[in-house]
Amino acid sequence: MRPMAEGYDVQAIEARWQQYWREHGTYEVDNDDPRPHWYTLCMYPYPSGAAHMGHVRNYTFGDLIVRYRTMNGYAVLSPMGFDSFGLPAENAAIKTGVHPRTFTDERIEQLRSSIMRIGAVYDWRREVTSHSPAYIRWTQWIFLRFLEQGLAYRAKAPVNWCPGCHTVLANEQVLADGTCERSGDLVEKRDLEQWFFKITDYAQQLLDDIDGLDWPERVKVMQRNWIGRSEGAEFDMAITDADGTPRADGLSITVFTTRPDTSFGMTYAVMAPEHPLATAITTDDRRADVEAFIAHARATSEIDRLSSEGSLEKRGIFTGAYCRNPFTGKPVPLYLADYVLLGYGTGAIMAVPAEDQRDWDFAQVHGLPIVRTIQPPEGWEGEAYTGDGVHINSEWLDGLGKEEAIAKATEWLEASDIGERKVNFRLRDWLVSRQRFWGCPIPVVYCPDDGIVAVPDDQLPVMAPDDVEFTPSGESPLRFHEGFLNTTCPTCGGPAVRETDTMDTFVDSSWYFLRFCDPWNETAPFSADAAASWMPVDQYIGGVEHAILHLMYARFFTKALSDLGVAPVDLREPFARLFTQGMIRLGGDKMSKSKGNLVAPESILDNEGADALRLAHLFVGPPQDDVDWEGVGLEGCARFLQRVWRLGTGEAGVPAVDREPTPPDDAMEKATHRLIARVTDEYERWSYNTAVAAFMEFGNDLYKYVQAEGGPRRDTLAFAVDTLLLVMAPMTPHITAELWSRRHDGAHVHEQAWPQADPAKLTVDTVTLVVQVNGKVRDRLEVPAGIDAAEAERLALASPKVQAHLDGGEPRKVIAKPPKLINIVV
RNA sequence: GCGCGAGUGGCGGAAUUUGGUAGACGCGCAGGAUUCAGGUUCCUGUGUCCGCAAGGACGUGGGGGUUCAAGUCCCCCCUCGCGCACCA
Repeated sequence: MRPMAEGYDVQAIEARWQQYWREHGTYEVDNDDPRPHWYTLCMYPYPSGAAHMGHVRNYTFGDLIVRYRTMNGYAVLSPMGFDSFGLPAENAAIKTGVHPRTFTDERIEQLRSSIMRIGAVYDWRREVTSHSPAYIRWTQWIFLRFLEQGLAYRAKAPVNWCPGCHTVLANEQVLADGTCERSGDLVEKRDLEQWFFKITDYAQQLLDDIDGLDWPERVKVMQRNWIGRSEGAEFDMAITDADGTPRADGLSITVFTTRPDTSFGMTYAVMAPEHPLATAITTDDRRADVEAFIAHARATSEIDRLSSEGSLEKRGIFTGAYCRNPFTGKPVPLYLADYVLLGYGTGAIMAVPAEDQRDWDFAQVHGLPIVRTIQPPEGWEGEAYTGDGVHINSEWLDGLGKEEAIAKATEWLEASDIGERKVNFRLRDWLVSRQRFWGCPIPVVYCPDDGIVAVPDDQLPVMAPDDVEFTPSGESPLRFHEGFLNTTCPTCGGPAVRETDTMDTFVDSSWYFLRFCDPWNETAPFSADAAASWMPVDQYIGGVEHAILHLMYARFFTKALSDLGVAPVDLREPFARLFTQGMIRLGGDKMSKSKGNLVAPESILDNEGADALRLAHLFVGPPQDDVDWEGVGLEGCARFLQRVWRLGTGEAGVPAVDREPTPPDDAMEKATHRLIARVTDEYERWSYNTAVAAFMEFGNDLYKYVQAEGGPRRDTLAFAVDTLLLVMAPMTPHITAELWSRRHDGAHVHEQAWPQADPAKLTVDTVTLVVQVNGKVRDRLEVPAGIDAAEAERLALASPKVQAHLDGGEPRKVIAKPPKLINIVV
């Protein structure tokens, strides 16, 4: 497309200003900058090559804030980096033999240059990449501090093993249907020694501190649900035989319940099939069946477990054992069933079919008794009743309501030394081991004599070797690299073997925002002072897909590093304000590589240019909503910029003249002040789509003004055009920089102060009085803004249109809200 | 099933903060001017229905209600999207 406005050479202008911002370090900022500090951050991207529309949208918002805050007098920290470890680079290496570093570095360059092409500005001096030796060094250093504090530990655990990726997955990386989120393979359970971070130590704090965050409510809800706090009680039950005689082996099980008040209604108990005591408690006559059941459960994937609703009897089995209900003193049968999960609570439950629907269903199928302990309301036709009500069949709890009974039952358990009050969290410890090459190596060695030994700080970073071969087996080449594997024990000097696991890439992204504050530091990951001068991030921007994992882990790291004295003591949260942008769709479908419906920003950048692309993203809809690229008004945005160009260069309309202000000049001036007030408000509210509408509206008014007979007044026009350029500068930086520079002897628009509206100029002289009869609009009158109710009523009643509707009658009532509205009730 | 969000012209959306002109702005479409022509640019029109017009009726997913006045508040229902989903 050729430039349609004289001299508006989009490509040349955009390239020129991007170069200018880089060469002048316009958006580089030092930690001791005297202006008030503001930290804006877009989630650092995984380098997947040239930017896609999601990136463009994200960085358009971020860049706009950087420029807007800067014009408002802040020192704005706006860094950029790359989340450069991860599986795709390794998979590519297996396929093509290219080293993951080469592959990754190439893609970083592609992404960096396309980010620059959209005109987004950063303090590139501070760039952080996860795979750089300096970053690896400090990630490992943090790991070792966690290890010292017991926040990192090694444990054997049933882990999610993806046969396709040959690696262990975090629970979060397994989809609800039991498949791997990346390869789609069915995930298996395997017991392996793994590294964990003890995020559960912070469960309560992570939950409590959500309240103080200025985050989208739905993200806060998702985090609360993920932590999943529930209050209840835990108690022991002795294993017995059918008549309640304790067994010779003295075994007992512990159950967790949120409803200890319903204990008198316990008619059986259930353990998870994988429960460690499952075989021990099973009686000999049931052993063969039970072991077959356990084997089947272990071999069955989550997906099958979840989809086996129809065959409930196959999902549980009687063990032959009983356990004594401490409340009644009577034995109840003990089952194994896959609806009880080993990973939650104690992996065993008391079953109360009358007050729990799952227990009800199971009891029905297995012919187990049901005893109500809460009187359901009158006319109750449902099955299990989980609401409040009066306790029955519960001896000393009879007559009490739910809450009272829970309290009394819990007190009794504690007083009798049978159980205790217990808070359970759904949140699990974070499994950070990955059996991959392209990640941050875990800096420990295994010594036959000294066990697990930390690599000393002065030997960091532990770097993976370059001379490795990637095999299609998918296994980490580190496991076969003798030079890497064999080392000496830092404690005894004897031979030792290195850990070959690397860390989950979420570890890297859990502290990069802190490194940005002090990226040159060679004695610490960052100084507490540097972090204190910027943190917490004032505005964090990213996709809602990170609502749980990344944001939870980053919060955990911040708290842990604060407790370790690495981060400032009072820094308890990393991101004060979070904005999550919507997804980009195309014709209703999610726009994604896998759907093959990507619209590449490239061709738009080559034609309409970055300013038009940015403007289109901002105009298409509210930032937090999903947007459909089909509805994007790219044409209209490009057209509007052409109009702005003509206004800015004086091509539009008739030549300006010098004169005393006329009423149209005054109106234009007032409209300019209103523009400032409106757009400022809309920037603060993230209402960018309406801000763009305001520009366009103003542009239309301005066009009419310059084309009017007699021409525009020079000063009025200059003020109007300059103001438009200023308020557009954060959104469309290139065209506004170019025009400002031409109009003001090379001055830079982004170094101007944000314009202020004069309150005196925001008033209007006349307003439209809407005249309604019985609530329906019948006339509109131009009236003085200061009109009173009596005068408004007089004018309204004088209106011929109103008279026609009154039909000679008298109004019964007149509601006057001068100067905007009057309603005549007949 | 539970939780959150949303339903407004042919389309994206505005007005939802304070109940007070529904449809800003843009796309698309139609007509006109400029042009050899296409493109560009400029102007005008554009919710639906009746009407030559003036004007009128209807209209914010559906139904009810409050009010002088409801897209906005209250009750019931429907649809779509997202998240969680055997958590005891």
